[in-house]
Amino acid sequence: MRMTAERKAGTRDRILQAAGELFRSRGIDAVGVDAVMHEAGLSHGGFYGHFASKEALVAEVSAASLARAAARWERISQENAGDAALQRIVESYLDPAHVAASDRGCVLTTLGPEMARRHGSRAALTVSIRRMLAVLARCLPRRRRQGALMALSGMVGAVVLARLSDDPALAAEFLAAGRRAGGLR
Amino acid sequence: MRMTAERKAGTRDRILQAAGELFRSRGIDAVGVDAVMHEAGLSHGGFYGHFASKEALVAEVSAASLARAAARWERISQENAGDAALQRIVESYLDPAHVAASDRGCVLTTLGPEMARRHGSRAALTVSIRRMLAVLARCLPRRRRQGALMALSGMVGAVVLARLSDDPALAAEFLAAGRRAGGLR
DNA sequence: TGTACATCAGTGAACGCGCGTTCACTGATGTAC
DNA sequence: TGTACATCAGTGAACGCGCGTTCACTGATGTAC
Repeated sequence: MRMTAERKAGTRDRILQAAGELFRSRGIDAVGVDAVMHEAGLSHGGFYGHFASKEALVAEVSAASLARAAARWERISQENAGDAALQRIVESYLDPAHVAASDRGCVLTTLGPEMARRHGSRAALTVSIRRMLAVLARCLPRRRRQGALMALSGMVGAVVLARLSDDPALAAEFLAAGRRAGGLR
Repeated sequence: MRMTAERKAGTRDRILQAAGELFRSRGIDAVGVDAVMHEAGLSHGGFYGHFASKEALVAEVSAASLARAAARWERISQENAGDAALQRIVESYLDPAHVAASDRGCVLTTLGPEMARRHGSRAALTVSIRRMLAVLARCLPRRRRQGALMALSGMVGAVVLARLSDDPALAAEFLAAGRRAGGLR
C-alpha cells in the first residue's frame, strides 16, 4: 500500500513533467490530454485518476513550474553574494540555449499571455512573481524595488522578443538588452 | 462589378478586424473560424472565399495588426519632437486602459509566445519590430540602439507581467517600471 | 426604359477528425488466514 | 510458507461535441440587348 501510493505519486509527477514540457513548447490549447499521457508513457484514460480536468492540470503545472523557478532563484541568492547571484540569474535566464529550448523555458515567457487569460490561475503565479522580485531586489545595491521591477520586465520582454525575431542577430541584441536591464555589464 | 469588388474588400476587412479582436482577447487556438465569421456578421461557410485557411488568416491578421502599430508610432514620431513623441508612445503603450482592453492590445504582448511558435509568421512580425525599434531610437538622445532595445523589451515585459498580476497595485508597479524603461520620468 | 441572363458573395448542411471526459475492465500488488 | 481474496492504478473503447474545411445552393447586383 505504501509503495503503490509512492508509485502513484511518481506517475503524477511524470504527468506534470510531460505537461510542463509540452505546454511550454507547443502552447496549452495545442496539446491534448492524450498527448500529455502518451509523453508520460501512459494511456489517456488514466488521466482522471490524477487530475479533475485538463484545466486543473494547467493550473497546477503552471504554478508548480514557476514556483520551482522562484525557488531556484532563492537558492542561488542564498549561496552567492548579491553581485554573483544576480549575474547567475540573469545570465541563465537569457542564455541563448535556454531561450531556444522553450520546453524548459520560464512560464512567464512561454505561456505569459495564455496564463493571463486564465484568471483562476493568476493568483498562484503572482505569488511566484513576488518571490522572484524579492530575490532580484536583494541582489541589487540600491533602488532595489524599482530595479527589480525593471529587471524582470526587461528580461521577460527580451526573451519574448528574441523568440519572435526571425533574425538571430536581432534576437542576440534583445538578449543583450535583457542583460543590461538585469543590471549586467 | 466595381462596387461588388469594393464590397468584398470591405467584408474581408471586417473579418480581419473581428479576428484581430477575438484572437488577442481569447487566444488563437481558442477562437474558431465560425466565431470570427459570426463576430463579422457572416456565416462561417463564406470564410474560404476570403482566406485559404485559418492559418493564413492568423498570419495576415497578426502581421497587419503589428504593422498598423508600427505605422502609428512612425506617424507620432514625425508629428512630434523626440521627447514628446517618446512620451506619447510609451504612455499609450502602458496606459492601464489599453492594458485592460487586450482585444485592442499590441500583438507582441497579447500573442507574442503564440506567434513565436508559428515560424512561418515570424518574418513579417520582425519587419514591424525593426520599424518600432527605429522609431524609438530616433526619439532617444543617445545610446539610441541600446536604448531602443531596452525600451521595447521593458515595455513588452511590463505589459505581460501587469496582465499576469492578480493584484492591481503590483500591475501598476510593472507599468511604472515599463515607463522608466521607455525613458520616461 | 425594360427584360433576360450571367456573375459571384455569402449561406448553411455536411464531412471527417480529434478533443475532453466517462466507464466497465484487467491484472499486478498488498493483506488475511 | 502458501493460498484466496481485496484493492486500485492504469487500460482502451465509447460518448457527445466543436473544430477546420467543402460544396451545392441562392439571391442580389451588374451587363447586354
